[in-house]
Amino acid sequence: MTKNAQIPLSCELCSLRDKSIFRDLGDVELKELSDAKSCVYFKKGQILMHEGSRPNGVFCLHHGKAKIFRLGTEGKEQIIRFAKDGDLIGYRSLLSDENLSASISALEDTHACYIPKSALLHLIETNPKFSLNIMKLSCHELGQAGKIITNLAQKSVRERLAEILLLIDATFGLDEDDNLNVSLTREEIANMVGTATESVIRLLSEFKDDDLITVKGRKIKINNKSSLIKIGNVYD
Amino acid sequence: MTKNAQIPLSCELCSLRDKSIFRDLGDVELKELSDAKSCVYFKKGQILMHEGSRPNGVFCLHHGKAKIFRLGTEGKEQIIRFAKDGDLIGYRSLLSDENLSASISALEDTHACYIPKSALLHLIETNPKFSLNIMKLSCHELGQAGKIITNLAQKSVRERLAEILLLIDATFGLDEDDNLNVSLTREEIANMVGTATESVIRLLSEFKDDDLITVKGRKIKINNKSSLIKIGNVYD
DNA sequence: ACAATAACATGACAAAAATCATAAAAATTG
DNA sequence: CAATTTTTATGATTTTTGTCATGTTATTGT
Repeated sequence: MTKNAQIPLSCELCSLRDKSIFRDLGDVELKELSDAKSCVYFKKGQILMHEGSRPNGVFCLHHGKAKIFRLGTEGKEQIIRFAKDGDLIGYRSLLSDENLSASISALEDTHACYIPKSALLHLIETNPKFSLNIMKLSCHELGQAGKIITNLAQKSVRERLAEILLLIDATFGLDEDDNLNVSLTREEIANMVGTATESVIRLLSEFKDDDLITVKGRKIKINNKSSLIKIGNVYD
Repeated sequence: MTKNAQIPLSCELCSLRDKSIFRDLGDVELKELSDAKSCVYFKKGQILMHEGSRPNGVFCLHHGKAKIFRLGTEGKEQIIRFAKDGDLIGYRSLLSDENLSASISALEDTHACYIPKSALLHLIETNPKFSLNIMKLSCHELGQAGKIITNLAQKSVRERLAEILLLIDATFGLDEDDNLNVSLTREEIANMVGTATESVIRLLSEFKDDDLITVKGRKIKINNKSSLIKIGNVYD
């Protein structure tokens, strides 16, 4: 990772702050955070953190996208979740005092802020509201994880793929041509759905034949969201 | 739920305290907690909390066992995790300020303490160490959830069943005859593994034929833990 | 731009797991 | 304790999904 590449932005001026975990910090705290953090840059494909390691801080994504994934028994990636601008990543193992349970890699060139453990813990210890926000975040993710577990256990690959397309839409939104605003290989989609790459390829073709989506390479456009909702049995 | 049935124990005298989330409370805090909580009793099969609802407190299990589960699309239970003596349950939705993402039911007659939301939040706001313990708990569970997700996505039913038997062992331990110390139907095991009841029945018979386990009704004894570890590809 | 590499696509087949059917055994309850 | 319901067991079959093979098309790096 490259230190201090671009974004010389201070946390005080960060446009993402209101939507981030740091939304409730006071001026002094923001200044301290700004002084403690460093700006880092990752090229597409680079690893931000490595499963099993013990990082000494967390990242807050400033501009970019990342995947959080675990390696299964046969060395196959299982993508647990995605991260987008403003998201805090790596906090889980830091707070549970465990090795990292997953790796993080950049889905595209990504600017992030690295926040040392000490700065994060200081905030937690001194700012109850921040502390509560962290709890809210981890507890929310825990609820999401329960939903994913249930889907993996009970839904078909077809249902899960439909749901994942909707999740990608909800997470990253659309680009200027209304395509899903992230470039994922079929293999990465499969690693999120929890299936074989070939199955994703086949099912995407089916969805395309049924005009549910338009596919041009890695650009995917959702034409019929309500049908995908039905196919995926998505109720929320 | 029946109020004040048995266990008139105060938190100060609770033998489970040292292993519970309340391990770091001071004397005054313990007294306040003790005054705020109520003792409740559930018969086997009773629901402690209902998915979708908004409880106004949490439970700490005093003596008993519970399953935490979600209902999937076809109304099938997916067991997310088990709870045993000393475990705190229901805190997730309370802290994330969401509806309950799962139901909780008693696997056997269970004594629990009901702790009002206000008492829990008061502790969080005033005791940073307690607050950190809660974070540690939710973050640890989040890591576990990631592992479960990866297993469901990548392991075979056979592998998952082997792993679940070991998980039950690790969670509930053994009874006086060295059987797994919990009574689960084959269907419940299937709802944990994420498969059909018949598949669990067949695989348990196979494990029995291979002398990995001994089965007498719902009593299951693990004869060969290391083989189960191998079959389940369990590396931790 | 071009070669090398990685990703995509599709068919054929195999394996895993679900479903359906039926019977026997247990557990529960009036 | 007899009756009813639930659970367990097993076989037969279907469905779903994964794997392997092969060719094509995109990407990437020099």
